[in-house]
Amino acid sequence: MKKRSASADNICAVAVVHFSEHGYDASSLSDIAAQAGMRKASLYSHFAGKDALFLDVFADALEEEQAFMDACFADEAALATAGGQLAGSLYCDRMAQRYADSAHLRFLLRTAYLPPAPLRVEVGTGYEALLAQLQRHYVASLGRCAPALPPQRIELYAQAYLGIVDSLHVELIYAGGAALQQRHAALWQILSDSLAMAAQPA
Amino acid sequence: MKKRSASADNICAVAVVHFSEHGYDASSLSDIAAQAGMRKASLYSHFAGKDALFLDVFADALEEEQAFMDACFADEAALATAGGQLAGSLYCDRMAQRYADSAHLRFLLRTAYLPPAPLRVEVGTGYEALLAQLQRHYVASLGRCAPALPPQRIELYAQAYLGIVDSLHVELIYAGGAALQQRHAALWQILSDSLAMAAQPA
Amino acid sequence: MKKRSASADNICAVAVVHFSEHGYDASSLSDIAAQAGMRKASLYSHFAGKDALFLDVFADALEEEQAFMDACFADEAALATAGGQLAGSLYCDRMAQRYADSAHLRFLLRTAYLPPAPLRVEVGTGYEALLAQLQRHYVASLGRCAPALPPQRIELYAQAYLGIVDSLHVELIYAGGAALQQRHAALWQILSDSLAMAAQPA
Amino acid sequence: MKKRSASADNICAVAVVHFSEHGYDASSLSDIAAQAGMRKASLYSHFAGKDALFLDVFADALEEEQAFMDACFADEAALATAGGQLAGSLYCDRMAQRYADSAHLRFLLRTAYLPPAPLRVEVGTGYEALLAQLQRHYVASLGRCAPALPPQRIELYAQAYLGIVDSLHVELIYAGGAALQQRHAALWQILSDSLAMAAQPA
DNA sequence: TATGAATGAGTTTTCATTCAT
DNA sequence: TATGAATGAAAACTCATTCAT
Repeated sequence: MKKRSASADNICAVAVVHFSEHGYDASSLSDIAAQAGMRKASLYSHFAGKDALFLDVFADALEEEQAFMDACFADEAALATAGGQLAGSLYCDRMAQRYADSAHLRFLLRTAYLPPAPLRVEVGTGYEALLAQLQRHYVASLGRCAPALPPQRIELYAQAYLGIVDSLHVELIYAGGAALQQRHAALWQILSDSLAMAAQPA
Repeated sequence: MKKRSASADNICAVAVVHFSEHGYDASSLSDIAAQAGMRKASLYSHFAGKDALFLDVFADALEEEQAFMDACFADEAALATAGGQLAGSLYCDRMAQRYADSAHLRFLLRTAYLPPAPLRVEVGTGYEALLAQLQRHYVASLGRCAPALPPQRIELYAQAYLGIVDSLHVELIYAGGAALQQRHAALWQILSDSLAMAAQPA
Repeated sequence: MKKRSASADNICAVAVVHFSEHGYDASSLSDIAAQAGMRKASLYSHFAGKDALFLDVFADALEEEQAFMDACFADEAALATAGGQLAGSLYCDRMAQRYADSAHLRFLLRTAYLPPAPLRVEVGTGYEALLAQLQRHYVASLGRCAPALPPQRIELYAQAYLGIVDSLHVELIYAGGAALQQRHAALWQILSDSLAMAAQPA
Repeated sequence: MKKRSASADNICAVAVVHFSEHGYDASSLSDIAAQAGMRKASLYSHFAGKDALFLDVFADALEEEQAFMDACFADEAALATAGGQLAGSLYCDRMAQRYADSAHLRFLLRTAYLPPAPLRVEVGTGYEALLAQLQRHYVASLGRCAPALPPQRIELYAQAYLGIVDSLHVELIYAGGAALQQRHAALWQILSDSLAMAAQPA
């Protein structure tokens, strides 16, 4: 998966921070190179150009955040012996910390919502795959937590869950998570209310 | 409110489209000027610089979208004689069409989530005011639709509503509204489920 | 014909020398700007880019050298009262001096023979028009000097004349005219021998 | 003569095509290396630098085209038993095909007329030697075909012949040989007319 | 012999801004 | 109010060359 040189990895590590903070257009290769401890021209020994670097960073971000997502749902499945847990909750619970820790996540959200025009297609394709994976995870988890739900309702809750995730993302992007707790609690409340209601169709 | 000349208004009308499509960094004053039928230097007869133009456009967008929001909630209040309506639904219902019609809304969402670094403060302040107004509208409407709710719950639903609005915004920004209907339905469903549950504390 | 500003004219005057000495690829806009008394970026107030500047200079060269050519043949026609003159001789006689005097001619020959790859078509089209005009001039002059020649022979001498002109051009380009006199004399001798022979078919 | 390694020969073979098509300035060592199946840096294991490579290719071209020239005149001498042939005709007859076949000839003509500025002297010296050899060949052949010509006239025809050769070269360079036949026929006609006239001084 | 990495100098081009007119 | 001209700064990128491996 990672056949890059140490220098290239270092460049990517620097670049993901730059891109996540300034975006594609406002990031300069000079700055990235300087921060990576080399001259601007040296970048071209490792990447064909700005786009190629950006797409490499994007691929890294997809891989890393997919791994994080997978780990969250794996942990959730493992911890669910007690069973009281709500489907998808662990991923949401860890999101704020993850956002603070991972430049890849910060980069990914910024890039997915407002991709640089020339790379719109590649970015869209990649991010959609991540969302599809999230949806699969949630459906699987929901099937475990609430086995009695009809397929139609499962689909509905999956849509709602993805919507809630996006909503939390926005809070992170916009306010850096200042009011994340409240929004998280509120959305989670209405989701669990609805699930509780669906569980007892009496 | 509008003390600008006709030329300045025209420039703003062109600029809002440019900024909404390319963002601050990738928009060039040359292009804006050309599309406004003048030379780049002439812009400086109307605006102090790129930032000033951007902030003027931003103020326009706030004003326009606040007016739209006010109208939605006014209409909702007027139509609510029957009473079946859920609080804040009209605003959400009209959102997709508004996004298609109003470059100001497209500009506003892009700018609010990922503002140009030097203008982060101004943008944040302005957009938060808009959100606060939205929250007030919703609380008022909810108070009318469900007068029995305790204040704590009202606050919770307000948070959830704002979160839902952001989630729909993301769909519009990200996918242009392709899957907006499903997300809208799903989130609205869990919200109304929760409200229904809260209404009958039996 | 010349709607350019004084600065633009000056830039072209500088550029034609640069291009004629170093060719398209080895000419730098920095150098041209410096020699024109301005900064590099200022060139773009006058020309859309390197190609546009080059094509403007090329158009100038075509115009100037066509005018020179026209003048030569006009003078020849005027001086031909005595009649001893050979068709097209004045243009060839003046060529060496012209090459020394006119950067446009030096530019033109270099460009016509080895145009920059991206502009091959434009250059080819323009230069062919100049050659066609030269051919017309020569045919007209030959018709005056040797009215009895059959059309087939006129065509043949026109081809030979153009070939001789190119041969002299090569001498100018290659050696700067060092051995021009000898070549000129030799080619002119065989041309006049052939014409003399054709004149007396006895 | 050829003390180069197989790799170096391969590089030269690639380079001569590049240089003949794009010229010195617009040829990049990267491209040449890639087309030779190696990396740019590897070229420096074979050549001291771009100039050295260019001069090596130039030496190749001189050698090859001199051999071709020698062969043409040797064949002409061998075939001339009948005697009707005009001096130097075989070389001219074969020129178009040679130009199509030999990248070395295409390279040589381009380089001889417009050499890269830093190598002007070396190129000039080498090419002049080739021309001198051509002149010797022609003089020898002319002495065989027309033994009665006075030395003065021989010199004149030699100049004319070199001039005609250059003129055909220009046609090849400029138009790729499109109208070569006509020019060839025309110049050859006036040359043979003049020779015929000189042969019968009656 | 071959190469990955690095680099200084250079390229064309774009941009926001200023200023005299 | 509008603009042509100019410009400093910066952009992405290319190139020939060097060097350790």
